[in-house]
Amino acid sequence: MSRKKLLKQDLNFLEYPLWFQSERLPEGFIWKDRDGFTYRAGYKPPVRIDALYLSYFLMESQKNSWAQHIVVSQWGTMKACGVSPGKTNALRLQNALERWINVTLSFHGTFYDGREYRKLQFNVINDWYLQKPSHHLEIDLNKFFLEKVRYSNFSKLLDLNILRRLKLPLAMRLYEILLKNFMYRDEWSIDAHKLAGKIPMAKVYLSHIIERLKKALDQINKHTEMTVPMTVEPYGRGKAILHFKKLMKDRVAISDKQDNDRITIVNPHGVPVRDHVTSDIQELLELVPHEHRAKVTIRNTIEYAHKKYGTQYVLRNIKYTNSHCKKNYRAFLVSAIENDWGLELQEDEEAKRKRLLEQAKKAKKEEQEINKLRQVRDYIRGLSESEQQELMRQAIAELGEELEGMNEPFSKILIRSKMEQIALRGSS
DNA sequence: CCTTAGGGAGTCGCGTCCTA
DNA sequence: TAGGACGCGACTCCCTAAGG
Repeated sequence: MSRKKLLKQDLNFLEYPLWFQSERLPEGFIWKDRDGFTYRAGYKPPVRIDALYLSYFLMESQKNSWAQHIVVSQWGTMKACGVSPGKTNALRLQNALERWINVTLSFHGTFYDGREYRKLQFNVINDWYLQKPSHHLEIDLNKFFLEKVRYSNFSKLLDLNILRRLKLPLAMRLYEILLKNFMYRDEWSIDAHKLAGKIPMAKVYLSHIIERLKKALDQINKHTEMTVPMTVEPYGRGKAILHFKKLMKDRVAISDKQDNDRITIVNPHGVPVRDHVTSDIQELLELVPHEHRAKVTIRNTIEYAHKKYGTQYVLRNIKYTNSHCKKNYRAFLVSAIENDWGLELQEDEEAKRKRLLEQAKKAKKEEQEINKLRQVRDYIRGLSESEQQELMRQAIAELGEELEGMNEPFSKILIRSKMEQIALRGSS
């Protein structure tokens, strides 16, 4: 049994697909789903293998504290995704990057962390290149794409080793959909044609849909942690409701609690840590002041809120309570959670972080400019007498009328600065 | 309108052998 | 160990035609 290769993925990206079944969809393919979500593939649409590669890249990023820039070997990537290394497949891997760089996602409305956007558009990866001597791939993942996953309260830890075993594209796609729909329940029903649209699979008749789904379920039952029997309930010619049930491998129905054990855990920085809900709650409890931590009522409040709202939500409200509550910690915490007072605090913190980041950027830019100026002055100083004379003539010529009627000290400064401008122009 | 069956195009899976 | 070249058979997905 190989070790788990876990990655956090946003469940919205499982329900609404990032990749498609068919290689033969047209280039420039557009997919619209929820209100405000548009998917555009500018090149060939990504398929199963591309989705696996992207999962691997996401995993690598998450392993490196959600790094935007990752370096991977082609050989390692192919191995991790169950592809046998070789030239053809290496080219296919590069083709996968070409596909992802051409995928654009558009949203409007709420994105992550409850922030509202009128319009938000981004790619999955920004750029990539193949290093010459090492044959390593360097990939720059998109910041928004990463953050969407990183700060998601509605997410799951996926195991790349399970995904790669689902060789049937439909099996992998169906597994994604089932994961999402089995998040808080172990029975799920849907109209067959509706499911076909969700996948999406080419518009087909009921018999086609059932036939393919059965094959896909066979693989899911064989290779994943769950067993999913499907019953077909016809309600008219060519129409049926499909009922799915989630069983563990020993065929015992899973209770909600066990199911929730598989909810993604994120630490305060949004990094997945352990795939066990109790450890998550433990981490939240550790944020509670010492004197309240042992109280059963506090623990119950946090457990309930965690189940209902997710880790990030509870986390920010504990932080808020810690900094604002003066007496009756539990009552304050309950109100904070009910009204999500912590959201404001989080937004403030984010604004502060952003401000600091901008200040740092500005300072860096100023420093760079000063450095450049210093270099230019050194350069001018290093010129021969005649070259300096020539530069000065050029500066005076360019200044022209500006110098007329100006006293000497000022004109000297003006000429010197013009000379520096000219030298700078020449160097860049 | 729907099911069943068969075929084409393209992709995948995997083995074998080679190189540095 | 990391990677490359090549080839063949199996498989998937989609399309279409025949038949109910």
